[in-house]
Parts: sequence; structure tokens; C-alpha cells
Amino acid sequence: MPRRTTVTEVAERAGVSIASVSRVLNGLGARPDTEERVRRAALELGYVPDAAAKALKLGRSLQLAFAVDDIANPVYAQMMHGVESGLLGSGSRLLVSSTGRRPDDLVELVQGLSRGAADGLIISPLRRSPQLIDALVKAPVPVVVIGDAGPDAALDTVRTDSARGVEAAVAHLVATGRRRIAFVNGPADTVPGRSRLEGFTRATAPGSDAERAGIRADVVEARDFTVAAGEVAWSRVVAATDEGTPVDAVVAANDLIALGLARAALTAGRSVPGDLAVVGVDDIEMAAIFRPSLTTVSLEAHERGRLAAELLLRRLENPQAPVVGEFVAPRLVVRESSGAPTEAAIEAAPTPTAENAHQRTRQRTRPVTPRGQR
Amino acid sequence: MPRRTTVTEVAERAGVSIASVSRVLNGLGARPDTEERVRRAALELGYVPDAAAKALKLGRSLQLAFAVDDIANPVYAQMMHGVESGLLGSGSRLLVSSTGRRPDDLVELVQGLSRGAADGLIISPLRRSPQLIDALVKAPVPVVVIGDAGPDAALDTVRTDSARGVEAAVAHLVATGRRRIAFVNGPADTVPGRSRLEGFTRATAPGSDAERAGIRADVVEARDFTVAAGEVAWSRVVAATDEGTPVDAVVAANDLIALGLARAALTAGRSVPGDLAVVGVDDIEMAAIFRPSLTTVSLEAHERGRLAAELLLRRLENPQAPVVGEFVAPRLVVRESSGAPTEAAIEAAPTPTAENAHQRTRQRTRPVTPRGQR
DNA sequence: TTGTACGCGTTATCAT
DNA sequence: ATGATAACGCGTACAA
Repeated sequence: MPRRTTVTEVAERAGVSIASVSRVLNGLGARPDTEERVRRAALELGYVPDAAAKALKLGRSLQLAFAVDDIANPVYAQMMHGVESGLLGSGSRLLVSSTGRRPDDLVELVQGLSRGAADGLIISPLRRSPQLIDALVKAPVPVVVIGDAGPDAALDTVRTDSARGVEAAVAHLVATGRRRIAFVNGPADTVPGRSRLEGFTRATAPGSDAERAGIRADVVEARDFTVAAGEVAWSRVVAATDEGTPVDAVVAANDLIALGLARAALTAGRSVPGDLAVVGVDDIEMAAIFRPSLTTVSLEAHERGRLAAELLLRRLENPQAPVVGEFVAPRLVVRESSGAPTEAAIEAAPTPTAENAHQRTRQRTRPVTPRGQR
Repeated sequence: MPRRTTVTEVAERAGVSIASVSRVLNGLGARPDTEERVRRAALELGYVPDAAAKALKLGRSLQLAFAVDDIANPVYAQMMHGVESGLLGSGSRLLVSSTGRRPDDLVELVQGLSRGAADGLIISPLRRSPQLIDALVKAPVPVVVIGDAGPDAALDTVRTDSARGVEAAVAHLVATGRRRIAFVNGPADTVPGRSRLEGFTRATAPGSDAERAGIRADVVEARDFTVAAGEVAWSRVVAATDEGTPVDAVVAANDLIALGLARAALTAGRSVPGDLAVVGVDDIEMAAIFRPSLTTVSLEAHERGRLAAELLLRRLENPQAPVVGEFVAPRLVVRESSGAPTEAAIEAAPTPTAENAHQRTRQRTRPVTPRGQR
């Protein structure tokens, strides 16, 4: 672990002043032989400029930050790829901060990152506190929020309407003949938890199509937005089944929960979508790979990430630009797990299996809404 | 986007010197009323110390970095969680750098990060070049490599033996009666690609158990280590099937490829594990969730991450400590996709389905190696 | 073209 | 206990 080399040492070795070293290394002009000697000296000494000193001097770190609760959640990884796409050619490096595992203050992270460590921040907070919003608004660098930043925060924002997405999911299940729908939420004290629950509540409220169709609605809250929590939540759904009409459809707050729950249900001998339709939210890659493939509500994470990056670059260029709120519409992606006939389902099962036998049986009794997707 | 506040402004507002401000804010003693006024002034002005200036002065940034090719790959996310575990209570923030998407030099990243942006680095490089190793060795901060750093690099390292892991996978398939095994590798110019191919080659070489058992072996190279590449690779495996003995088993270089390939095979009407056994590497969460659940070789990514963090902290504490190479053994996790009877398989299918009907048919013709897992 | 000198914001040393 | 000031390493304005 060699010591750090400084411009001074390079200058001494090259027999020039530190100013010449700096000039050469930053591509400003110098006499050919000076240039040559400086470059050689720098190379020999393995000189690399100190990022902290450089950032202090320039006032910019050439780094941007992307902060999410857990980058291990595929939807955030997808979002990050979107951010990376949007940042191509920006000349800045992207640093990712996965904040959820450490209990330390998110506010502290934002402050630390935004004061010298990064020139801009894209954040998609799982939980929103007034303190956090305050810290974001007061940050001395541009901040873009992916998600709802609250009513009157002057922050560039990329939003979607996950409530409407959940409504579409419920409508889809009602239209395909399901009778009792359980919503398996993540923690309700989170931004997505709150809005997705709101969507479900609205979709099944008195006066709604679902209510008029006589649909029964239940709500279960999973421990968090993970596969493991989804698996555990299955038993809670089963518990609801014990009272009267069996639950024949589940809308999960995200795909991880949906996949865990579907797995548990299948393991318990239920057929999906025969006995149970399952719909998720996010459209992570595994939703299409799982069998049965998962019907889900895409919230266009990649696109939201890309847009956020765009907004960030725009504001970095012009800090005075008016505050902007981008909007991305949710999109229902119908696959096998909801039992509606899809092209994918047909492809997937050229020979009959126990699973889609169930599926066909059920479908005969229900209105069919063909939607080619996948 | 408010301007940055400095100690000077806080000092003025509090009517004290900047030294007092620094002392109060860093928890050193001061007269109660001084303390009070400084704190109030700092709060009112929303003062946050500048990270760059602080890092420059202290010589440390209180940040550590974790660099991988693509944090969207679940195995790296898992590894990151391990790193986070090992870093708990270190007082440093972890920054993740997902390097693969940008073509810029990895060497540059290492240099930039290790000169002022981070106090230490954990890196799991997908590709290894002499230049990269050189940069790692010359980095002015501690570096821990997860993976093979090459024969004589003086770097703390956490390794596993994925070649041996692949050998175990092949042995498992041979023992359960498979006749023709295809290895679907990722790019062979990568560290894992090379070593996993080596394992397969060794396992099927003349003189090996597999060769003596008359197993045929094929090698296919997928575009990269992704689900999409695995799906595409399926057709390459099929092509191999056309010549004589059909391929009845696949070992994939990682779980993403394995899942993509299994998906494609199932979609094409093959049964897994009936017609085709599939084994992956990494043991990502989805391996257990997928149906059939995926037999895989765990490389203990979480544990490797945790160990790497431990090594890093150790070296930060004592830069003179002797170079250490930790080692984590691979572990075969037998699940449904390889057709060996497992408890999971029994749980999963209380009622016969087309899938495990195939399975049972095949198993009757093969030796049975019961291993309860999952 | 090149060198000297200053300042970025912070912490720490040394007087007072 | 507190204030003046040096120093971290860099880039650059200005002088030569």
C-alpha cells in the first residue's frame, strides 16, 4: 500500500514547478519537452490526483449518487440501470448507496453525500419523513426524487401512479371472474405501501366495480417487500380463506412478495392460476421467467431512472431551471399467473400439464379478455 | 438549492472563532454558553461540514467502496449484503460502484476511488488484467479482492474454488444417471468463466469418472452471465442435441443463465428435470423460488462479502498486517431441477403434475442419492 | 511558456 | 476556554 504521491513530488522529479505539472496533467499547453518530462515523472511515481483536494478546489467531485433502500431489490437495480443510461456521457461516475440495512439516519447520508461527496443526488426513498424532505430541499446540490416527494416540495420529481396500477390489477382480476381478492401489502408506513394500499382500497370500495360485482376484499400486510415475506404472507392469506368464500386471487404490493407467495401457494399444492390468481407490481425480470409467468403492473423503473438522470443533468446545467415533475404511467402486463389467456400461456404449454389443465377449467366459467403480451 | 454554509459563517453568527465552531461540532469541550450559541447558529444556518474539505484535512473520507461489474446481478447484491454485515459498526459509509455498464477504464475507477474518495476498497472483478492488479496493488488505501487476484499479488483476498464446485455439479449429474452434459459458460475471458470452464473440463476429461462412465460433454458459451443470455443459449444446447445422444443435463456457469435456460427449455416443452437436469452456480434467492427449484453450487457470496469486510477493517486498523488469503468452500445445494429426490420435491408436489410425473419416470431408471436440502 | 502565491473549508496546533 | 493561524493537495490568476 504505497504512500500517496503529490504534485510536489512529481514537480521535483520532473524539475519543473507544480503549476506546470498541473497544466500538463490537465491538458493545457506546455512546451513538448516539459510535457514529456512531467508525464514520465507522473507515470514513474504512479501519480494520481487526490480526489478530495481536487473536489475542494473545483467545487465538484465529478460523482453523482443514487440512493435507494436496498439495491438488492431488482426493481431498484433496474432503476439504477435506467439512471446509468441517462447519465451516459455525463462524465461523472455514479455511486450507489443502499441505505436500508444500516439504521443510521438517511438524513445524515443525504447531507454527507451532498456536501462534497457528490455533485447531485437521485433518491427513491422507501419512507418519507418531513426531516428527509427538508434535507433534500436544503441540499446544496441538485436532488431528483423518484417517487412522491410530498405536496409542496420544490424538488424535481419522477412519479408514477402505483395506486392506479393496483386498480388496473384488481379490474383485471374482476374481469376474469375472480371472487375474493386479497391484497398483500408491504409495510404500510412506506411510500409505495401507502399508495398501493390506497389503490386497492379505492378499487374495492363501496360503489366500485369490484364491490358491485360482489367481490370480497381482504388486506394482509407482509413484513417487508421481499420474497421471504411473501412466502410467510401466504399463511395469512390462507387464514382468510377459512372464512367463507375462498381467496382466489392475490394482488401483491410488489413482484418479490408475489413470487414468494406464489411459490408458497404452489408448494402447498394450490395451482396458480387455477386455484389462485397472482398479480405483482414492478415487472422485474423474474416475473417473466417464473412459472407460471407473473402478471404484474410495470411501473417502468428503468424509464423512471432514465428520466431522473435526465432531470438531474438538466438541473446541473442550469440550476435556475423551473422545477419539473415527470410522470410515467403504470402498465398492466398480463401473463400466465392471472389465468387470462395470453400468447405466452399458449407458447408455454404445447402439451397439457396439470397446471394449465386447471387453468382451462376455470377459464371456461369466466369471461375471457384476450390480451397478447410478454 | 441553497448555498453551502461554511464554518466561517457559523462563527460569525455565533460571535465566536471558527476554531470554537469546529471544537463544539466535533464534541470537544467548550463553555456551555459558547456551545449553545454555536449549536444554534449551525442549526439555523443548516450547516453541514464539507466532505471534501474534511477528507482533505483528515486524510480519510469515512467512506468505503464496493466495486463489482453489475450490482443488478443478485449474487453481487448478496455479496454486498455480506459486506454490509461485516462493516456494521465500522463508522464508515459503504458506496457501491457498478462498473460494467460503462466502458471507461476500471483502472481509472480504482484510482479515483482510492485517492480521496474512499478509505478502502472491496472489489470483485469480472475480468482481470495486469493493469488492474497493478492499480490495486499500488492503491494508496487497503484493497481486498473477492476472487482470484493472480498468483503473486500482495493483496488480501477472499477466494472460493468454483472449479471444484462445477466438478461437484458434474459428479452429481453423473451419479444420478445423466448421459450427456452440456456446460453453458459465460464469457470465457472472465475470471469466473475461466475457472468454471476449467472445472467442467477437468470433470469430463479423459480419465475422469464422467469419462469412464461414458458421459458425453459439450461446451456452449453464452453472451454473458444473464437470464437473457441463458434463454438464448438454450437453442445452442438444442443444436448439440441433434447429433446422436440427446443432452439430458446442463450445468450453467451461474444461476441467471441456468434460470433463463430452464425457462426456455420448459417453454419449448421439455420437462425439467425429466428430460433435462439443470444445475446452476451461485445459489441466488430465485434458485429456491423457481419451479422446479434449482440445484446449484453455492459459492457463499454473502460469507465471502462478510469476510472481505473483515479483512478490510483489519488492514485499515493495521496496514502492516501480513497479507491474508481467506478461502470459502463451494457447496452443492441439491434441489428439484437435477431430478435427485429431495425433501423439497416431495413438499412441492403433493399432487402429481405433468412435471414430476416425468421426474419419477426417469428416476426409476437411475440410482437414487437422497439428500435432504433446501 | 513557466513559476510564485493564494484560496478552497476543514481540523489541529499553539499561543493567549 | 478561546482565538489566530498553519496545513491538507490541488488548480489557477497573475507576474515574470
